[in-house]
Amino acid sequence: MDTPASADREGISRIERLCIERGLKMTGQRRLIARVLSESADHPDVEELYRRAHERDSHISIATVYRTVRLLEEKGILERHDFGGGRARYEPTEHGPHHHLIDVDTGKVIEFADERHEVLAREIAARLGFQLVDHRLELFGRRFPDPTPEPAGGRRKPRSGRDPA
Amino acid sequence: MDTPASADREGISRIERLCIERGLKMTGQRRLIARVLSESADHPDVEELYRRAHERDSHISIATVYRTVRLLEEKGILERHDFGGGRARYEPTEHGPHHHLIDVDTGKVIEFADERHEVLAREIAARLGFQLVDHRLELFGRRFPDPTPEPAGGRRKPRSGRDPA
DNA sequence: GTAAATGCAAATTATTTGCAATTAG
DNA sequence: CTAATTGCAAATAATTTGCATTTAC
Repeated sequence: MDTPASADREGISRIERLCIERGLKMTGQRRLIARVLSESADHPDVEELYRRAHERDSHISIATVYRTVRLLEEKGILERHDFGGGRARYEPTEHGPHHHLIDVDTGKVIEFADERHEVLAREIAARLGFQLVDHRLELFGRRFPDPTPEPAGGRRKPRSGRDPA
Repeated sequence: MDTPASADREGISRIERLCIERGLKMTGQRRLIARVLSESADHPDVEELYRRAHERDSHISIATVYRTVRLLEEKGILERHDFGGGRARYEPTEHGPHHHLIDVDTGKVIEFADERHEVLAREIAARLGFQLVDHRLELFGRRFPDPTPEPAGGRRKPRSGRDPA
């Protein structure tokens, strides 16, 4: 785990710097969203980002959050994920190629990288006659040791929206 | 490639048989959806299923298609996938564990299986302290040899809905 | 000053649901 | 006959957008 690296002591956040580098106009709400993102170590969805931003400055609308994450995704600053559950979730692009393991009991997302897998993915694509453009690997797992048969209030399928597989 | 196996000459379809086995009430629309699914070799979304069914019998509503795919998914007869693009896509559960390669130029989905990957996935999960419950691997690729720089009308990002990664 | 960003509410898109009418078993 | 299924239209849920107003550069 590395420090979520909020901001330079109290200066501009990492994401804000990236925005500036790409020539984005920095409004107050943009700066706030950038800061919230920079301080996030998880993979929040838009509602969650809005909640975190809104509690610091109520002068922000959820439409702006939607517009901002989309803009940042287009600029390559954010990555959009769909882990099932019906909402897109975001994380700053920064780590090298990596994948996700979703804890089916808690919904927590763990990142990992595995070079053997990268090689294998390229090889499989090649064997099928394709050049690999991108790929994603998502593992759904349960912590060892396996808890009691019924985890007493375990995760109920988010019956709204799409499911992982 | 195996024959999409529509129906026994003109009898009941493979999916219909599965429905009966699980004790589902077989209405005309259910039977029709089952047949359409049995004849599909691709991964259609609900709208597409509705289109295929509706052109054979207009006495069917899209709500019924939604209800039916959900039911069949719950019964383990269908699998739901999200390949990005905002709509869930379905395929009959029948093949063993397999994954998908999406042709980024055509949207076509190719299935494959790779035992080395299955082993690796389990191993990665174990290393992280998890027992693998499920996983998905999706490759996005472009056919060899790489076509002209701009594939002349190549795939435009389905800007509505969620994206693969 | 000017093009871009914002807020708000209305519009879209995919999917679900209430309810009265129909139908399989 | 009776509970399950269907159609239709209205309801949700997530996300986008039109437009008048504000604001960064």
